[in-house]
Amino acid sequence: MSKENINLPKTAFSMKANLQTREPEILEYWNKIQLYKKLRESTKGKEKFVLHDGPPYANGNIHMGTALNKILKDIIVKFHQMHDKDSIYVPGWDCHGLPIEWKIEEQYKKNKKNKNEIPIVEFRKECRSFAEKWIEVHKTQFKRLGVIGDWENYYSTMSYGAEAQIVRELGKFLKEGSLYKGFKPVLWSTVEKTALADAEVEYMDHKSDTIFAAFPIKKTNYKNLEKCEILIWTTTPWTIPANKALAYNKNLNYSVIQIADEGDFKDKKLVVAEKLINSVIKECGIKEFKNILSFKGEKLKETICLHPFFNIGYNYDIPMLEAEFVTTEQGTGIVHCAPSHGPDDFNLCLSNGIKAIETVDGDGKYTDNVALFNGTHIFKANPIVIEKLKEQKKLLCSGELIHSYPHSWRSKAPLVHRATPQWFISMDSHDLRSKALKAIDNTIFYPKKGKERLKSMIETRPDWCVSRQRVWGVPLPIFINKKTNKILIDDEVIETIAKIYEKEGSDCWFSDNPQRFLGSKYKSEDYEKLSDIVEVWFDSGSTHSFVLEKRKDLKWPASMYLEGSDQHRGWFHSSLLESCGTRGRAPFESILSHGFVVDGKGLKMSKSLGNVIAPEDILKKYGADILRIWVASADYAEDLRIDYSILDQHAESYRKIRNTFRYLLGNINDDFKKIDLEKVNLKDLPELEQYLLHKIFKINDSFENYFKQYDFHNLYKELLNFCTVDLSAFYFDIRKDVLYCDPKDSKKRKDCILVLNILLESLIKWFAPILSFTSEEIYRLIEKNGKSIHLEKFIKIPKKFENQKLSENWVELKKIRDVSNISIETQRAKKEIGSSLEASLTISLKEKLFNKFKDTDFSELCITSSAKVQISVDDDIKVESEKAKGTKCPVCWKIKQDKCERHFKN
RNA sequence: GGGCCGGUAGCUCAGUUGGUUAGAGCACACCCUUGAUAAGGGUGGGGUCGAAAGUUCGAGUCUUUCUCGGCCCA
Repeated sequence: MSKENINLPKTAFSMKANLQTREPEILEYWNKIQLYKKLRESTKGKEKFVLHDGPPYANGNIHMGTALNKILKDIIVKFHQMHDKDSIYVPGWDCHGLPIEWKIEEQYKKNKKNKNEIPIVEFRKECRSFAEKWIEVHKTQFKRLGVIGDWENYYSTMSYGAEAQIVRELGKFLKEGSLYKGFKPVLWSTVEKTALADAEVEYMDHKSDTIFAAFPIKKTNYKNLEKCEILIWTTTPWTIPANKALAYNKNLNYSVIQIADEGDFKDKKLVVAEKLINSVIKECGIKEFKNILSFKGEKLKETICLHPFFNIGYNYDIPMLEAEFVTTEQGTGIVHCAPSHGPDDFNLCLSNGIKAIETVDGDGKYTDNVALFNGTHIFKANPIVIEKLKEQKKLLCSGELIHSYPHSWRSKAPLVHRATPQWFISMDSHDLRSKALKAIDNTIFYPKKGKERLKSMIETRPDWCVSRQRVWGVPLPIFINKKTNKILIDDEVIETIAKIYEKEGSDCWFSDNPQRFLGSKYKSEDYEKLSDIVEVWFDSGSTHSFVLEKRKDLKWPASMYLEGSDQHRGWFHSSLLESCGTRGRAPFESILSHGFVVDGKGLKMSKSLGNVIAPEDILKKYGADILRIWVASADYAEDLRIDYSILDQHAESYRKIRNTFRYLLGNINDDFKKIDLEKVNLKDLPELEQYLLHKIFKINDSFENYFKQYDFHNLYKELLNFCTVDLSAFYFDIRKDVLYCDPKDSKKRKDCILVLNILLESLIKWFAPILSFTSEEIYRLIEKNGKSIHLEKFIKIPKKFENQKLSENWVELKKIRDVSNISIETQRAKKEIGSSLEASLTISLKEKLFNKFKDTDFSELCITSSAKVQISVDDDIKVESEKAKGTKCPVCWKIKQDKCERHFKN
């Protein structure tokens, strides 16, 4: 008897995946059949699922974070598509903003061009083509990951349509009155007369004047502090005229010290943090003092002070405010606050209702808002301030300090924080905050903890500053009446601007006659045209309006926004605010946020640590499907670890899955027959087959539940375990005998083939959203009409497949099988037997079990040559194995005393 | 420095409202097989649950502190 007489598996599906070369071929196939277009046609009119793409910045190659994000999106989009939804994915890009401006400036520097000599419009054109270039690069890289979407009709924040719509959105805030002009400190160079971005700042040593100055207490809830003075320390004496508040820390301990030295401060009582008394005494050379009181910082609550210059025109209240940023590292433990000259000061004052005003002009001179000092340059003001403090007997001492200080990277001049006119969207004037909080409550979050995170940010955030003094962005469409200083609010003007942008983009704002935008109603000479641009978060926060609302194939609000957890502060946040401000609700029904990609030890990837892995490296070494497994198998609610050992592990799992498919395909000889599940006559099948169908039903059930919760790592684990435990090590192993050694027309073999066909269809569909390439590779082999697997729907498993009672029987049978295996293993260790087919079993079962399974063929179940079942008195299950006696059948390899009745009947 | 989140076998993950010797798959070791063969099967060894203290009859599961890591803010 030779191998020709048995049915060995045969398939064109190779064991070696070779994904690196196979995947690009599949991409070509998708391209050829216009898969995305076909998908849309296939579910036209069905309920829509719209995952609205958060636009990545069009700059630089993609990294693991972007790859994770896109793959996760793609998996979800594909799941919904196979769940018979019209699941639409339109990718987009964020294009405006500083990083691109920077790249262009860098190029200028290389070519020795001066940015200031280049017309704005030309500069912006270069920014635009830079972004266009990177969009193309990203597109190719994202497609290579297997991401299916409307790549031809992507959206971008710099498209003319987007720029026009952003203007309309701003118009809504303008009209409502929540967009207002305010002042906010930015790092400013008085030499270049311009604001600088963080990245343009260099820190260098700088010599500053320092002063200890006293603020008399005017009103206090703590009697002991009456007639005391608050001592502050600062390295910028010139900001004293702009002082509006003092900050303390309620958790610190403070003291009142009384000076005994002769001079302006003799017998004065000063409030200082307890820990800093010694350093103050030392620095000011105080010889004699008494520590007369110690108290908790919280006693300073609601204290009101006087300005040191209260006698010379500064007669306003200086409230003391509680702030955590106050420390005892340096100074006095009380910080002087000038909201126009420091971000901390600004935020603290703003949240206490004290707004910043313009105290210093662009040249560095005090404005008319500052009494006594108007017209004086701030860099010349320190000696004058010190002099005045002395005059008012409020200067304890002064000195100098060399410390690290921000400077302009170009002129090397020291910078200052200066309150500049900016445009804000109010959080409270039109209830934006409460609208947003309500919208969060009506949103589903995956994972749930995202809700609190976003909520706490919205609860505490200050007004939204939407203006930037830059050029690569959408210009703020604002005109100000020169005479009345009022903002021009007119829908017609906004619409005129939008219409123009729709045709030619927003460059013309900088080059054309303003009259063009004003129309005939207003005269351009009466108005000042703003040259600020809109901050990019407003751009991306508006995507819902120019993508979801404008495109007929989409819907508003989106079904889902899906981004990294940093976007609670970013895109989730800005989209929520923009939409709540203009439409009163969130632009999304649900938010899914994922963690960050970190290395195998949980550390963030960085060049200096050398632990960076690029998607490109993974594609080269493993292929996209392995990367997709990595995404599916990780718990995205936490940070996601990746290194080569983790990828190796997933590559191993992939091989297991691949070989599962190979076994299925081999035994049906690549001749897949779609089974009508409703017509399957369960009772006609062997119990093992019935049990497998029950398993398929159960897996499918939990598959659906996991999918609905977007719980992919448990879903994937379930599928993988099914392949290894239930199929490879159990069903496949047992049924090899029937498949190989029974005649092709035997009923038992046919029943098995039936189940294999059902298994193949179930598995390929379950895996398709994750293993997009491999499932397609298989489908091209078995689907005769050339239809893509991604056009298919999930399989519906009939309820009748469920058989709980039978399943419980199999739990017990598997137990018996386990005990048998242990018994066989003992014999194997003794070198009595090798293959399990060399064993003969004697299985003893307690009466109840015996009665249940006395007719079960345990030799089939345990893959042995024979097995007899008997009643046991003591043990529940006991198995003894010995070497089977007889000769080996050359066909089925079972050892029989007589001739194998299956293969040698005569 | 502050806010939030997290730390269960080498790896990826399960561990219901606190309750019997903490689970799975992979990896590993040993063995078998050579008719899924750069495959397949069997058996087995690995955690005391980041650390400490506390609440409790009883804690991976509750509280506090510490530590390590991540995101955001300063």
